[in-house]
Amino acid sequence: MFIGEYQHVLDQKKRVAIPSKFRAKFKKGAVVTRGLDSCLFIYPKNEWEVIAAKLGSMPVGERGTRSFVRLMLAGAVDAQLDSQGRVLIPAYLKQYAKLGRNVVIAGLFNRLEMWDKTIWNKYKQSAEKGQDEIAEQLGKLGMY
Amino acid sequence: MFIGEYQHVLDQKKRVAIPSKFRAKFKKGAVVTRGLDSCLFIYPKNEWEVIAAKLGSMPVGERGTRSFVRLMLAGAVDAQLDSQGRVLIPAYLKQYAKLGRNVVIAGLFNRLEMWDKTIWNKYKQSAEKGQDEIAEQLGKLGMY
DNA sequence: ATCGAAGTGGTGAAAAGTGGGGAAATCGCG
DNA sequence: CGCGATTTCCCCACTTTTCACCACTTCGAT
Repeated sequence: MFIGEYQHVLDQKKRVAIPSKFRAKFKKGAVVTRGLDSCLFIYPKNEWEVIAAKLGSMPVGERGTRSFVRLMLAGAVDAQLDSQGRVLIPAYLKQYAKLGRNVVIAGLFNRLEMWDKTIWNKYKQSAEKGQDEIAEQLGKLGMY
Repeated sequence: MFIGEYQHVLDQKKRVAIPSKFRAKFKKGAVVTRGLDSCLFIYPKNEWEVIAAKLGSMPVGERGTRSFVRLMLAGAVDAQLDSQGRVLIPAYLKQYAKLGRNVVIAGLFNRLEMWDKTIWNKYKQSAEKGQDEIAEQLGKLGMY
């Protein structure tokens, strides 16, 4: 399971290190694709298979669904980790997520998300504002 | 079950000792997450698994839910107790909870909470007075 | 006073993150 | 097609952080 927040760097050659704790899960390869809210999703290969299957079986009738499926599938790229545990981010994905030099990698259960640091901080900040709503959600989970 | 209040220290290397009474419960590891009102929650690994499973199965389609899940999962960290029974607090969580050198660890049923000592005292004080203006009070101090 | 357990501080080895060189592969354009 | 230019990929090297120990101190109980 992926959790946590990691500060990494996207270097001139567009490489980013995957947090070492998680590298084992990517032995069979990774799939990078467009995510929601200007970030990138990174799935382990086998997880991706499941997601892709679900996406493929979604009803194509609805406009919103259709564009969502296109976003995910068409943007997907296979990637291998290099010997240092890094992946290469294609130019169009870098652009999509507006990634600068400093990026944040977040663990989200079955996937990783890659954010530009500045965008991530803003996102987090606005999310933290809704404390009451958070409390409510926590209650539903039986966390207190 | 966790109860009681303990005074500990967050050292330069960002380590905090877990009260020794509780260490047995954390043999399989601990998970530290963002809590409410600038504190951190610390769950035994197995308690966390339950929560994480729920979080992981929440719909990503909804905007509010998405940000909530991101906050909780990305804010969480796996931690192992070192041989002295201490956990390492990542920089971003330290910052989130505004932890200084002196921290308070409080037992709350199925989890521990970690507070900055000063904030904890303020919180308790105003809670005892029955004033529900805690947020405002802390806000004045820039502690929210 | 002594012993043991708990809390705190510090050191050194190992691992993680980052940068860069150069070969191989790919692309673009005449 | 051919050739140069760019990108991708595989190493190697440097720096910083992390982690596993060891050591000291305090405090309470015997």
